[in-house]
Amino acid sequence: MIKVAVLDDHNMVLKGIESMLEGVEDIAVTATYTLGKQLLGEIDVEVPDVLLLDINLPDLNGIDICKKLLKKYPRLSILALSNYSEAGFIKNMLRNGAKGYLLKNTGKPELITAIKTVYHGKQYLPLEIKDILLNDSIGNSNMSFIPKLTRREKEVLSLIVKEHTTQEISEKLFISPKTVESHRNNLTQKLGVRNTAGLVRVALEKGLLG
Amino acid sequence: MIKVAVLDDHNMVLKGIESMLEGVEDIAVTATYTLGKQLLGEIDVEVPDVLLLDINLPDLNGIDICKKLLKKYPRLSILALSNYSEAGFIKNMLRNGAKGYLLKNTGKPELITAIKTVYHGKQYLPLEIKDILLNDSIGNSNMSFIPKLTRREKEVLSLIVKEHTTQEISEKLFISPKTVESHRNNLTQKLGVRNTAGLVRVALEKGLLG
DNA sequence: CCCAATATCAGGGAAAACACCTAGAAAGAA
DNA sequence: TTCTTTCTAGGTGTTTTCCCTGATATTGGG
Repeated sequence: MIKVAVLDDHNMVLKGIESMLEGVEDIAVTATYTLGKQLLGEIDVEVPDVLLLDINLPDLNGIDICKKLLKKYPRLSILALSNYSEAGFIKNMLRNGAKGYLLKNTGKPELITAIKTVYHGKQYLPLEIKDILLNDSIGNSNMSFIPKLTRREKEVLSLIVKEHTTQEISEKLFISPKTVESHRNNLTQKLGVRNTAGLVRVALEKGLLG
Repeated sequence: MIKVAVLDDHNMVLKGIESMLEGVEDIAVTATYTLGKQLLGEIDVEVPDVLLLDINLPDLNGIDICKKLLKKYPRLSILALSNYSEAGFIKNMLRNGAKGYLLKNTGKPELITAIKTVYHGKQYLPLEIKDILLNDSIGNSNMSFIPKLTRREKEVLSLIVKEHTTQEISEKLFISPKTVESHRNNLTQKLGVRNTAGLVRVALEKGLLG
């Protein structure tokens, strides 16, 4: 019996996955979480074999969760869940130990196949994802350097991509707007862009967020 | 005490809601309106915490009211009221900032729960609504409506993604900066975003450019 | 031809972002 | 501990975006 846990901030998605896996042989959903912190706090109760991990979370960064979990539970197989189909994004997750990457429109048969595949230690990527990665490596044979961002910078960048203003970000992170501005300036410097539009584009293209 | 205002063109509905909320602890109906314009003109008198907003109005569009109000009062929690149970409709309301969506056959307990929930900043959706959205996302999921943009809008959007300012775009296209602004406004309307960051994100996510 | 959608342009004001600058506190690594 | 990086934050001013109102061509389809 494969023990599967799911983390997704949309209850709808949780329910959807649960119902898809209900009654499936050899698979049991043992836990669901809607917040990253909740997962980190409760996963010790019963460590699953496979974790379906949504990347776009309100509280924590999906990639960081991925890293943290694998350090503690090296045998855990993580399947990334996302709507994003940008190559940089996918690569980043795989670089950080995810065994597979599923788009959220995945159907029941593929979901089951993916879980069983990664449970046996192999990598599972849908054909569409493989195509995306393939086309990406054809177009950009140069490994466009990935700038190193600090934890805080990633947080700020993530909120910018989610359309929050400097003011709003400062309130969310409990820091001064001026500090957020500093981070913005550093980000535009590091990423070599001119404005907010550039920040968002590079963040999505290079997969700098979780 | 949660201040609640109601906008609905059917007086019966207004009365019904008022009576359901009468005597309820922590909740007070501070105003009722039967027309959208009436609400926009009078809401400044006493801004409520929660607004029950009927979508099918004779004079104005519910979605536009929603956007307009949230721009002016970001802390206002809006609960959409409707008989309409179409997924696209519901999504559109939620995309435009509504905290919840109630069908008009909602009973007293659920109404109270919904008001208190959205008052605390959380989202409230009845089970039926969740089912509708779930079934919709199983069928369509990722493909969530691709807005149709005009040729010019795509040109402008493309240049925005490339980090050009309004001024620069106007020079490239040989048109006035004011025209570019118009296109920007139309784009943010059509794509349901708040700012440049949102334009870039949606453009990349939905692949709206060549 | 008529109508709807599209594209064009303006003014004025508010909000947000950007560009410089400086600089101390906190946290981590050597 | 010392050194470095990161995080924090302020000042001052400019540029850009955003918002609201309006208007006038142009275009394409019915």
